[in-house]
Amino acid sequence: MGRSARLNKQMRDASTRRILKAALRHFATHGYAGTSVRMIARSAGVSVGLLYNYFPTKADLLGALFEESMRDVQASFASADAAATPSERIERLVRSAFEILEKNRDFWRLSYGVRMQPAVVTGLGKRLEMWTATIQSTLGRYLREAGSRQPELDAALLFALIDGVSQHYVLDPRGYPLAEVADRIVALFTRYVDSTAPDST
Amino acid sequence: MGRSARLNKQMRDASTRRILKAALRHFATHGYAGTSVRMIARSAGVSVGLLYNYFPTKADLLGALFEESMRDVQASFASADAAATPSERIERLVRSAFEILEKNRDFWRLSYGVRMQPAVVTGLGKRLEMWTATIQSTLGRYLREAGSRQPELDAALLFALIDGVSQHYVLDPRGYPLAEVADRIVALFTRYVDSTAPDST
Amino acid sequence: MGRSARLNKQMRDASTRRILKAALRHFATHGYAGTSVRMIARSAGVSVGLLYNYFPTKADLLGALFEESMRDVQASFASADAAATPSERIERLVRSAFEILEKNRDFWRLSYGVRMQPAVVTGLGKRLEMWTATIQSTLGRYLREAGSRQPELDAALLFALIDGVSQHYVLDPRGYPLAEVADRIVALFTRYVDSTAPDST
Amino acid sequence: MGRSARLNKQMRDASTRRILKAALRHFATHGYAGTSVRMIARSAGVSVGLLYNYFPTKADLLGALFEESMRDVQASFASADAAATPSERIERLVRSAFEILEKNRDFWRLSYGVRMQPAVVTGLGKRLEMWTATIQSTLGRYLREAGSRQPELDAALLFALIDGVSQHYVLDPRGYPLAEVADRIVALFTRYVDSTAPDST
DNA sequence: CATGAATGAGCGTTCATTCAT
DNA sequence: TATGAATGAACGCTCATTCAT
Repeated sequence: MGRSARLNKQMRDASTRRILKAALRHFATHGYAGTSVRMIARSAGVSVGLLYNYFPTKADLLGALFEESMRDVQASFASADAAATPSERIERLVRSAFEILEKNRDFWRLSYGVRMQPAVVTGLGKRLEMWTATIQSTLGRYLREAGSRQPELDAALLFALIDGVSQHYVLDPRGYPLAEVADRIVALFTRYVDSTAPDST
Repeated sequence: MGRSARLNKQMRDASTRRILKAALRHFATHGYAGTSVRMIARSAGVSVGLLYNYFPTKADLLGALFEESMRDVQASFASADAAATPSERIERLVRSAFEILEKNRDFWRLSYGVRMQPAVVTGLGKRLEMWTATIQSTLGRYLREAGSRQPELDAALLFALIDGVSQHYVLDPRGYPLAEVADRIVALFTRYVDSTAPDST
Repeated sequence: MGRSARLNKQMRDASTRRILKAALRHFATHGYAGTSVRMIARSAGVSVGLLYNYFPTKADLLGALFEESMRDVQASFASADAAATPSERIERLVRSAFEILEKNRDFWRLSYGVRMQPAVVTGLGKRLEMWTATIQSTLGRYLREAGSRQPELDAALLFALIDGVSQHYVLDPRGYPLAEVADRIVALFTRYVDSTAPDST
Repeated sequence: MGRSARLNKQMRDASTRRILKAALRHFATHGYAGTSVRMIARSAGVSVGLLYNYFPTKADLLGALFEESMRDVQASFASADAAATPSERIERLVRSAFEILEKNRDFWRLSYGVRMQPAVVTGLGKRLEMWTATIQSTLGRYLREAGSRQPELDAALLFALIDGVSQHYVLDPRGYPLAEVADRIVALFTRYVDSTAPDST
């Protein structure tokens, strides 16, 4: 009857994990196009053939990595949504964005490196577009609830700010004042309620 | 310089321009890795051999494109520097950033697509780092002069904001409210003097 | 033979049959080289490992299919041999050739597709050569008995005719007048008896 | 201005010829699927890259070989068409079929090896089908003109006979009595004129 | 200055086969 | 007996780069 189903699953999972880990590391370091499937397989300590047993194409590797991380982001959103006040929702969102970023720097480096390359993003494309649209509209809703007079515009700004900071951080994390920046952003975008000048200290 | 020498130079310049134009178009559309030197040569209407006479490697093409655009940015900085008040310097800088962006969308698309890939950026790397460092410190100086109490932090924020907006715009320019965003950014970062709430309309 | 041994044999036979059936279908449809062992195993509902238990190499699958069909042909020959007159022997041979063809189109499609590729036919080669030699000499004998003045030459012609018709039929059976063709061939090659030499110069 | 156009053409033609020659040899010997592009390039004494300069895909190599040989066949047909009497037309056709066969055994071996593999023949397919249809209908016309009472059926027979003989010859030319077979076929299919119906029932 | 024929390492992918369980 | 995870050589093809002319 072959190996036990449990053992098979264990072997499969172990290999899959190592492959994904190696793929992420290389994609983040050398970019998607600059990484060969051979490099990934060698780093993961498996044969090319086995890699292709689990991921039918190189693009599927990328897809799996995105799938994984989108779950993280979705969880953050859900948690932010549960907060009591509008301001808190915004704060949680911003803070968790940077937490996710720090926790998974390699993935975000990869993500930002790949986003501009339409050929690579094909297939990923639809999901990515929906993703950013969701983020933008959620931000808009939170900001309107928090008293913003131009929630759409503010959402665009906030989103761009988070994205820009994330990229700068990911490009060269050494010495980047991520915590202070986060505080400042939170302050800037949660002060609508008490009509205080948001950028004054 | 004899007549034929001058003619030669003219031809060389014309070819160079055509090559760079074709390179930019393809790099922006298909990415750096996704563009072959052959494609560029054909689009430019020259032979591969000639292209290699002018640009010894594919990376040199990329380098030349960056060189060109850095000159643009430097010019903007110089012009901003000439403004009368600190606030005006900031305003000019922000506005010219977005002007440059609109004028040369292809380049910025390419730039953001390539920035995360160290292998590609090798050689470019040093210059790019210096570039961003200069921008950051100039922004810091302006902001300090404009009354910011945390000019370094504000510079990081402003830089990230400009970069983030630029990328979102370049990813999908249709319907992006670039002008309003610019106004808002200018307002946000030039209000230190009169202590007015920066996000009120 | 104990009960479980018999059961084992039954299972083995059932698997073997399913594997061969699947192999034939795929070989005929996609060609020998275009069919992977995996595809066959999946179609047969067995694991690759089990398939390799029964057929040590891919070529052995092909070999087994040929073996099977050679038995068919041999049976036809034996039956033809039992006929009363030379003409009847020839008629039976021709008719059964086309019966076998219609009954097992997939196999003959495969056979004609593979015949010209020595690398594929290695190992098969010797047996195939002997096979055709036997057919040719049997045909020759029948024709001599039936009164042909050049039995070897006529055998070559008859063999070529059967083979050519078979291939044309198998290439595109729709609308091929197989029955009429058979009648005509029989007529052509059984008229020696009445000593009218329709084909003599 | 680069090499002279003439020299370039010479180089290109020389390489192309060597590549096609090597391709034909290998395809005929090991089959289409069994031949790797590397093998062809090595045999031709060129690099893989150069081969792909001239033949964008492996299938194009096959296509070029077919193109070449179809021209031969078409020429034969034209020449047969010019004959004075129906019988002569048939005779010329049959004889030239076998002449072409002897002159280019490798190609015909390849052709028969490939005909049954739909995947390979894709693209070739349409042309091949038209080709055989043309042959069949031309044969039919000739036979009707020559007095056949069932020209379509006779055409099918004659075509199958030529094809069958060709394949047997090509499979193992040593000792195959091609000349005698040709004579016999000509005799069989040109006797309609004297209104002795040798094949009528 | 200008051409394009020529190179060959490397890419993503497939697949017959092996073997621990 | 039966499984499917694992291997790695080979495939078709691409492409940055060189060089004789």
